[in-house]
Amino acid sequence: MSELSSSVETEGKSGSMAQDDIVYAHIFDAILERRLPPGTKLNEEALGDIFGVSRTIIRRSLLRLSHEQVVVIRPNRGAIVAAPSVEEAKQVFIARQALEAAITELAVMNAPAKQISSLRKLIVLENAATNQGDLGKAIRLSGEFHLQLAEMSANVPLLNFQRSLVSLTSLIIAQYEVGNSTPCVLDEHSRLLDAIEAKDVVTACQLMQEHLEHIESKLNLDGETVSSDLHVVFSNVLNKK
Amino acid sequence: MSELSSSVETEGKSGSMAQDDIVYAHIFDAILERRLPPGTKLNEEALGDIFGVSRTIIRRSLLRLSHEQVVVIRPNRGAIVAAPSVEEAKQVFIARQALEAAITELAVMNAPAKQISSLRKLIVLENAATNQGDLGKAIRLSGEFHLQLAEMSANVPLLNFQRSLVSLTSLIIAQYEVGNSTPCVLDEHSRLLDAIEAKDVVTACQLMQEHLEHIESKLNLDGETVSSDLHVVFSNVLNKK
DNA sequence: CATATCATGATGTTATACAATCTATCAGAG
DNA sequence: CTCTGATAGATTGTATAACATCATGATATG
Repeated sequence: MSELSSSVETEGKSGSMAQDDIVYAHIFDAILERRLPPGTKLNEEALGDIFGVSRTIIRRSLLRLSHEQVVVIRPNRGAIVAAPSVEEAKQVFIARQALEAAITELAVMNAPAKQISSLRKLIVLENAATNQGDLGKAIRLSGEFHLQLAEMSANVPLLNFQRSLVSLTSLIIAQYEVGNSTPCVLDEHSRLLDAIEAKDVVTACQLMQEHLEHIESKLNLDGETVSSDLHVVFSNVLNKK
Repeated sequence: MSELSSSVETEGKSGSMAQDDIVYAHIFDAILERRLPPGTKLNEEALGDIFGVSRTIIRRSLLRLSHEQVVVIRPNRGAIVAAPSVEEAKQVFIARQALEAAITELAVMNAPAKQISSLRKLIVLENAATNQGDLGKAIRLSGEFHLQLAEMSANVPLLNFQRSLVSLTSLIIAQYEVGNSTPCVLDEHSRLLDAIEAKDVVTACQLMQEHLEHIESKLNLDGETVSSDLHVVFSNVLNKK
């Protein structure tokens, strides 16, 4: 992992990260960059050894990840990386359409020059990652873009919700992307930012909507349901008890 | 506490509540019904004694509450019941306007008769509580109404977000209601439900928007900021270091 | 081949210990 | 007498050990 490829070590403006947050961030990043694919079992003791902390810390981190729906804790059976179903994936996109519309509107109202230029730099990094073929990094930076947009909305609850949805979207992309998809159209973020800077609410919202539709359209959410739910697979032989 | 006044013991359809959830629900209810007012310190050992569990369980519950923003955990200083600032309160209402619009739209699309009649029953209970002067119960049931509406949207992420926002709204009402406010206009929920049943999206969304504005208008969010933040109080003598 | 039993491993919870940190009390300086 | 600073007690954060509970896979049995 090179230079800027991980966000784990980049601390917030003033806080010294507790080891708690470090473990959380490492697992989180590993999931979003797909080094831990959906469905992976997360053994508490093994993680404790790896990070040099006790089960106490690991459990707290897993709990936090489960609150964000990035990890699923099955009682008595441990934690696994979430594997959203097609139905859940569609719900996430519906939720994002609603949320991003609100965020875009608020972002246009504020739109401080400082944050806009910060976003422009982010887009450069994103394009670089895409061109280098580092898809994991590109996905994470793309998520970062949407998060910073949410920050521009100056609304803490919306930002928190966005955080959860962006993570879930990354997971969903990891699960449902079709093999050799062309990478994200590079300038969609750029044009969206232009509209926001120009304080053109209508255009911005429309671009955002198309952007999300575009992302969703590249996934395989309609086709063959590789469902591991036996009840669904064998619903044809269902006995009417 | 009589008959239906608490939701703690009402288990979900099939699950037996872990003691974990029981503790969480008890604290949660106590906060929403204002037996634990904003700012109250939540001592881990004391809570452990009360519920007959170890600090482990208490800490998990507090962590979960803090994820929902209902409790604030200050490092090394313990957990307190959240006391949203005026600014945070306004952000919550902005977020709810956006979220409830999306929920209403989806609810109209689905609107199964079963859930609608369930909501009608809830409204009856709510009005009863209001007439009996049990404001805490009324607030909780009103929140329950908005939660069940979110369930009608058949969207898990939106439901989760709604849960957090409804809790926060209850806290905010607890903090900022003016002394002798007339209780909520009783039939707003009822008329909203009518519009949803009639599948009238436009009217439903408008009623929802007015309903939220109505709730917010009854709070004291503009007036005298009883701010305990010394920096704000003494901003006039600010020294330009 | 199918079922039942059991051993192993993982999780859920408690209890205890201790370092780090906060809070409140109190004595002394001004 | 008020304010400041030091000290002692309480609380939180983390680790560790122990054990009950449950899940899973292996083995034995019919």
